[in-house]
Amino acid sequence: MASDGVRMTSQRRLLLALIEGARRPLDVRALLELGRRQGLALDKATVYRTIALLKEHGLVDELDLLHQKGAGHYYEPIPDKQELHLVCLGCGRVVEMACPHFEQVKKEVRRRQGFQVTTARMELGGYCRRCRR
Amino acid sequence: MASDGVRMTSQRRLLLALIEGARRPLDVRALLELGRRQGLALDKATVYRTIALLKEHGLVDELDLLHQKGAGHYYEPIPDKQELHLVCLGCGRVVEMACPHFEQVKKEVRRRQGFQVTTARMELGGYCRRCRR
DNA sequence: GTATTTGCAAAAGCTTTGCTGCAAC
DNA sequence: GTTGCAGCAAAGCTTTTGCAAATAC
Repeated sequence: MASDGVRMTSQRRLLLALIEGARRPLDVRALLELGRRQGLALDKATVYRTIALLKEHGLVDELDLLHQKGAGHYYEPIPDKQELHLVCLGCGRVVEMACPHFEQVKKEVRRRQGFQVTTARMELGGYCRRCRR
Repeated sequence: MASDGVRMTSQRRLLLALIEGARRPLDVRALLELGRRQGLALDKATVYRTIALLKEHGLVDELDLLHQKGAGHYYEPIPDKQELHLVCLGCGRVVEMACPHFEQVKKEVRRRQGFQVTTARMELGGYCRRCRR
């Protein structure tokens, strides 16, 4: 996986490991901080360049989580099955969940529009159990 | 609709009309240009402030169309039925389509996570009929 | 007359780019 | 040695903010 035609350096390995090891999608700020905590001095240009590379090679997914917490993006490993991202507009927590019916949706998009889906970003805003009244 | 507790001024009316009248989601740049063409000198600060207001009041939806064409956002009226946005990674065209199974997905999210969906952003990237080989 | 909105300019994110030196092969 | 990578600083975009003037009620 870490070698789908991408030449891996220590920085790239670290960044991919951080993204894959995280419990939640990470933004560039978080990646920089975590990297420094591991003793590796990362530059933001390197982080952006690495993310672009990993995206191109299908190793990470980009989200914006409805911009609940600002204008930036968040990165996570590509999951086995397409996921929904549930962003709680109350507390800001993000929950992930396998997307039911995704395969059927994809099929219908193909059938009705002749459109072949290769990537999907599905973010739902609302209120989690705790934040509902 | 234009008065769900939002005080409407001529600028707000124009912006809402532009968004509602457009065939495709518009970004801030396009709104500024269209507004000026209508003879109304708009400032970008006003556009951003108005969009924020319209979003809060549930009058417009925000998309990023997978950032195919840059870093900005796109705005469209809230549709009657939840839509999918199909972004062609070949030619950049955006097609909208009613989201099949959306109601079931919402129900399952509610059942499995206790999460109540109020807004959704669903953007699929891929290749349209023309761009497929 | 008071409250809200607008325009302008400046500032604040986030992301990209040019370039130089460094590391890998 | 050649090729590609990393660091640094600067620039580019999008978006937000402060404040004074204009507008709405």
